[in-house]
Amino acid sequence: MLKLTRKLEYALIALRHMQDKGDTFISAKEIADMYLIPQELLAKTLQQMVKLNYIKAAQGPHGGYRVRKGLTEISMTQFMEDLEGPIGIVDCNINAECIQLENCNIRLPIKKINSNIRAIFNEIRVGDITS
Amino acid sequence: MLKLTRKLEYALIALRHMQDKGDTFISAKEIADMYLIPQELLAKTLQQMVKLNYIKAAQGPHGGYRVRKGLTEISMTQFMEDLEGPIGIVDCNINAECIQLENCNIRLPIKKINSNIRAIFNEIRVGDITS
DNA sequence: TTAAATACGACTATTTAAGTCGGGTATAAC
DNA sequence: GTTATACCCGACTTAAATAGTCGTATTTAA
Repeated sequence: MLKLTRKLEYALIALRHMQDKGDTFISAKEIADMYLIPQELLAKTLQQMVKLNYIKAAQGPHGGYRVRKGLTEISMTQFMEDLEGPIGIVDCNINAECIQLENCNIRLPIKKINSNIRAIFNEIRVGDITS
Repeated sequence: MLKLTRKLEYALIALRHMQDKGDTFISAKEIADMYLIPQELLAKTLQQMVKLNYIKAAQGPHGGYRVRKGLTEISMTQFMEDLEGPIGIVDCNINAECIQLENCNIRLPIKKINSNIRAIFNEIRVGDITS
């Protein structure tokens, strides 16, 4: 209940590691080995972040990834939702297709809690975790 | 990601319904029918809450459940953890058995976020949702 | 040309959550 | 005391989401 995904954890670990290394390109393998993360899985996550323009990739030997400037300013809400889709502690906050809906007697208070949680992640920037 | 379980939703819906009905005993069936919740699943959840002394059960015809006084004062953290176990956005906040552990470079900031989330639920009482 | 790396989609496995079933007990009403 | 209604409880099954793997292609430095 209320868990972050591993993908997100791996992404943050990788970002922090890359950030520590400055401008040099770091391979997925290096990170996977260091933090005991399944390499293929990490690689896919890094590729996703390339598409999101969070990081830059370089192919070929001595290739790898490095963090783009500005990433650290992005809110965790955006980061998480870019990687994993919308945050919602219950489904009706996301897709509104709930058989209870009309009858639901806890909808409003739950909605409020949901926005409290979003607020937490809005106030945290990726850089707060990775640097 | 970051979802509440259905069990918790069902529990809260049921509690609110029972609270609306005051001191009379309400059957699992009545609630299940009204909110389109699988009856067996709801029943199990209600039974769990009986054991936790959150509600009182009465057997036999016209039996059912009613809310115990004082439940509304309990924090959502306690309520959720009683029903579903410890809140932890990552596993190492719960069982500490993580192969990364020593190397993990994001442990502290994640831990902080976790306590922020707990804080939200600490400040909410069950009664804030069910009444 | 080779080796090291990313790119990408399909696939499989694992875990967790969700839901079902069967048999038991209590009790009110008749 | 029989019946019907409802709680009690554990075992089981199913479904969904997450996690991880594999194969093949492409890029590029040495």
